[in-house]
Amino acid sequence: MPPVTPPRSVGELMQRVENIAGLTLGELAQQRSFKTPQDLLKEKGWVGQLIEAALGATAGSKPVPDFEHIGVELKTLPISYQGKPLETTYVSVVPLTQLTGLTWEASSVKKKLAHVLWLPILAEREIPLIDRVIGHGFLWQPDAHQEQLLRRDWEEQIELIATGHVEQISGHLGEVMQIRPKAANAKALTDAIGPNGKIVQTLPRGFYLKINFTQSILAQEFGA
DNA sequence: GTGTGATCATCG
DNA sequence: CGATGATCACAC
Repeated sequence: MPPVTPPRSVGELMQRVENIAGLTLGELAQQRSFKTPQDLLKEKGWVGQLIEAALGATAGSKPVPDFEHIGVELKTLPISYQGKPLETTYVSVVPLTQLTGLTWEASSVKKKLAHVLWLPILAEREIPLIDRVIGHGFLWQPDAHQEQLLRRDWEEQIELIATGHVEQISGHLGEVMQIRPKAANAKALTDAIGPNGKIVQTLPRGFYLKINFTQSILAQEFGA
């Protein structure tokens, strides 16, 4: 199988999405000559990278949409037998400094979630990686209510960080979107605003969509 | 270290 | 057993 070129249109992308629906990860990996690990213990991003390759996403770790030309972001979504998301969904890095004047409208979260291609993968842990089944991907854009929820969580938590309370942030905050560590390990540190406006060192963090939120997106698409 | 792709693993 | 905190690989 030759390398997949970037899709020229949303229609072309969605045609490819339909073409891989129902395939197992093993089948797709074989088509694409992807080396398949036994499990994801040491290659947690493997599924996402395989799907990217199959759909013609712009490779690499650049901070741009996966399908840059058509402005679409790809998110694989591991789901249970019941169709419920099994994991939270990583969105983007949380800015911890230079927050003055930063608005929701200009935020990385709003940009990242503006146009998402969700691709559910039946990924119960008891299912061997190669036997996990690719579902029917679909396009999503947050409606007014969803955006309001996201915006509220973003503003509340960014406000805490901007006022020097980054250490008060935990995964318990946020109704639909939380902040959790996003680092190589606990020794990785980065700058953040401290209690007196001084720069302090803290763990890098990321925004994650909570399971209930992505579950509601699935329900909206496929029916409760 | 930062940002891409995420899931692992432990704790309540 | 679900959710939070921790972690893995790779490019640069």
